[in-house]
Amino acid sequence: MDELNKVFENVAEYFGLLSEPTRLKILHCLCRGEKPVNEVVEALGLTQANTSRHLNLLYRAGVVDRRRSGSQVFYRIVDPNFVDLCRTVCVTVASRTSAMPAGSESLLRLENDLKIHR
Amino acid sequence: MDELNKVFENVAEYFGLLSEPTRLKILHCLCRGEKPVNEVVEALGLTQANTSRHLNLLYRAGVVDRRRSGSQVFYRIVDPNFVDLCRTVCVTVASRTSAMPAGSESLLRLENDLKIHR
DNA sequence: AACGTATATGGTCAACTACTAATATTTGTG
DNA sequence: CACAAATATTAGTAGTTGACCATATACGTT
Repeated sequence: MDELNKVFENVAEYFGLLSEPTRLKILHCLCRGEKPVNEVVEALGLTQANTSRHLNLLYRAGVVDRRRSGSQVFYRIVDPNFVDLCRTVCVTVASRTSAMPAGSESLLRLENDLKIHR
Repeated sequence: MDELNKVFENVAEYFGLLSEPTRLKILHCLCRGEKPVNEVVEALGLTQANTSRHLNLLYRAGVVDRRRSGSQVFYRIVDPNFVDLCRTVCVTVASRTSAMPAGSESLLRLENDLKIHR
């Protein structure tokens, strides 16, 4: 029964990957396709070090994959469940913020981005 | 575009609720139906204070609801997306730990529990 | 080899959070 | 009302982590 504990830890760890706004932004940035680190950096206005750390974290967790091309490294989303997860949560969050038309508008945009990459 | 930031924060906050093994255990414990706090406490071997804190957190977030009956308070899962989320992540995690038959066994059990409550 | 660009990493600090112990609040019972 | 049981809350502590700065590594160009 100790294995069930391990399972909960693994699942929690996975959810933890998605529990940071910065990482979600990075993943959203990669939804349309693979991008080199510097593009993510300037697109989101993050520091290079910070972006690299998050991307490495997501890479080691198997959410994204990477390939080297010259001096740059391209990252892309490979986790097949990521899109579903985000859509589900987005809908949930949207339904709670339904009082705010502006918020749900952004959500729909986000959802479309996610669908495109499917 | 600042609203999109808010969206990411909300989504991250939601995922954060599911990024703690203890909370996942509590939610798993509530999958079969509503339970009073003390049952959750002794079923999981947690302290009363800790359990109460987590349950309150989940309540304020709208994941669970509660009703008072006498001196006890019964909690139950109300978030319609919680089951889907957990199943998706469980499958993901299971596919990565597929080398371990014991782990996936526990996962299937967890999955069944989740399905029952649907 | 030397230099510039792109990416990764080490060290440090601040913010956050889960846990525990102690206490408060609510409810039921005598 | 006094007491016990169930739940909630408060304060303090330890562990975790995200961000920043500086630096290291990798690659390409001259």
